[in-house]
Amino acid sequence: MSDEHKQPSTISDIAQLSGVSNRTVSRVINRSSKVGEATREKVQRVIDAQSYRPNARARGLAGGRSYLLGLIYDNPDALFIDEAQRGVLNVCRELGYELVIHPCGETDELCSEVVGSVKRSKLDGVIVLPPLSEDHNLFGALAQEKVPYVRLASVALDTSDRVVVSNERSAVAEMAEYLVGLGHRRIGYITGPAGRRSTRERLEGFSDALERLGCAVREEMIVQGAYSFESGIECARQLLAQPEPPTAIFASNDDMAAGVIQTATEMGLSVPRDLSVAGFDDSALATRIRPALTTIRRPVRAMARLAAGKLIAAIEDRTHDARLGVFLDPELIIRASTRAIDPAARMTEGGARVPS
Amino acid sequence: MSDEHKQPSTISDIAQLSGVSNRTVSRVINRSSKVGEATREKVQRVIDAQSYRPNARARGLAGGRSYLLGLIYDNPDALFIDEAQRGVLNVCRELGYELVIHPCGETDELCSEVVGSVKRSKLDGVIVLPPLSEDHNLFGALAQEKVPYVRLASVALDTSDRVVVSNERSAVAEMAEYLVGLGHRRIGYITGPAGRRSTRERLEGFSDALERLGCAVREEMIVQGAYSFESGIECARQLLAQPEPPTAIFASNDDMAAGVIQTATEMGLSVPRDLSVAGFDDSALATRIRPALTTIRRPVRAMARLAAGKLIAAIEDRTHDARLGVFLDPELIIRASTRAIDPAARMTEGGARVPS
DNA sequence: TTGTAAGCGTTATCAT
DNA sequence: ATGATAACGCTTACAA
Repeated sequence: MSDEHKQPSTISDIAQLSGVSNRTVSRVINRSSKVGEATREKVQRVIDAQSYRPNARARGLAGGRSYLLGLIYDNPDALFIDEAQRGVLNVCRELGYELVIHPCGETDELCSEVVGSVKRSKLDGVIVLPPLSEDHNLFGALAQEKVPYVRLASVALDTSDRVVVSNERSAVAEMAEYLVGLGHRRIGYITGPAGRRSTRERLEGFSDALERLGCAVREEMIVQGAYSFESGIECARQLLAQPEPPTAIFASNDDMAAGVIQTATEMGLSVPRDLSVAGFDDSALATRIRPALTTIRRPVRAMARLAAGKLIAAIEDRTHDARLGVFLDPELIIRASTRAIDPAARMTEGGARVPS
Repeated sequence: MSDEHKQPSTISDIAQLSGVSNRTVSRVINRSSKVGEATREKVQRVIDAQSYRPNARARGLAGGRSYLLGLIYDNPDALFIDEAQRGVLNVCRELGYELVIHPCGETDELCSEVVGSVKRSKLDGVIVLPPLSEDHNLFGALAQEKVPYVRLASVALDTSDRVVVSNERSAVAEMAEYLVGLGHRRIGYITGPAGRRSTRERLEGFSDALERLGCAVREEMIVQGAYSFESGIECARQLLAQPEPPTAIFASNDDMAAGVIQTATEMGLSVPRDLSVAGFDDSALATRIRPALTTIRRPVRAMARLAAGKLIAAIEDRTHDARLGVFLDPELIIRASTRAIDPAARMTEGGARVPS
């Protein structure tokens, strides 16, 4: 008899079925406050019964919006991207938005091109992933063009900054405490490429913590890497060739840490017996090399979810929800590549080991 | 004076400026054949001058299409996904489509849910990635619901199958030839999980080639893995514990190959001196473990590009472009984990080595 | 609180 | 080959 299972029901169908006007159904859909409670419930029931879903195209056309969010990134770390995508999608689905992805590393696109592309695609807003998210030019341009955006980053710039922050400073501080607690005093540090904000945050967080713990931070224990496996190898060589080599090395990402382990092993050092090694990222690599890597994991998916929520709040003009930055703490993950320092080894300055 | 740099020009603006009707501009945009050459050029010039871009929402609403393509996958391999996304996007941008991603591994969604979601989002078509793409139920349901789709897969089912195939059979055959050419005769094989199409394709391709080369394929040289690092470890133990252990092991993905190297090293075997190891995928891991992994790389991005092209052709009803399957050949990548068999070692059955 | 009617920018129908 | 005009499904002044 009834044909309530027809696929493409429209707002008018719902209006007729619930005995109200299109306008009222629209109000219910858009959570307008100006609807009587009784009416709202009645209409909502019909909507549910028909499993009606408003047509995003029509909504976009009429309302001047697209219900499309963009995810912008140049990050080469596929795992990070994947996590971020899934996090954003969770929220998108819930709130009726679609996610459009916008990788832009390879073509070396300029900010203006990114912004232009966003406007052409009529995206309602964008989420920017690191390290691109740390580029002032880009989010400056977005702000200027009034494109709503939220960044994922390692630090907030000011109170007006729309950003979800993973508190990397405190995370690396925790790592420093952990290593010192293990008895390490000569700790090598491999930085990321110069000029990146996260490079600075991680280094400062680490060395500040070291100082607080009463460990002098020696210049020669800090070498600059490039977040690549090869640079990890190179930096490890430098670090381990010193007269007083470190007993532990913290590489500021996992790729470099893998390079360190590789080099140490080649030099005849056993990890973690002779050298503790830790990384940052908890990448796929971390559990697939031996020893498995002690590292730091950012709550990427949770960050992405929060970012999406904030972004949509901003778009829908619930500015109070969107205003401030959000801060999340990364997690220290202890695996097999770090270990308490061997007192015997320590006395021999990292040279030939005396059996304990 | 002139305001030709206004952002939101519409089809009517273009029509006025070029002195034709909206309909004609629409025809030009949509490459309709029924437009005079002179008119077409005139209109096109105005379009270019204004850098006019049709509003996808309006187009979708009027034309019953969304200009949205979906990418569906459950693949946990983030690198594969990333490559596929970039490939599809290349084409999307060129042809005016947006890409919406649809990961669906974790929630264990049923086919019906995937199909439902696609219809709700009004996607014009979808591209399905392996291993989900090998699920008959899914693409059966898509076909039944008339959702245009293209799969990326390891084999084509029949001539009506819309699929872009990486010819894994021939790739693993090449690997077999390579290993045999290196002098290996006892070659271990670690499969993927049972029931997956790619598991079968790779195994059959490999063992068929071995037979062609006159190498008896021994049952005990084939063990079943699960595409995980841990399963690689387990399978390597089995393989290497045999009275006549293999001199080479081909694991049907890189994660497992990494596990094999790990196990071999722990057992005191040197790779590749005592054991050659090869994988499949050319994952991020392949160049970040030592020795670097000999492996097989599928042309994922190219496959994705072709798939997107085929899909759009199907959507736009250029059926002749969309009909047949496309076949691409993966590439054998030789790195440091494989080496010619040591004749001396071979005589000692993999036991203590005689210096050569 | 609720309804009426006019668009939003494009494509589709049917003339011419 | 080209042009007027009515959809497409929804939002939003403006009215009631």
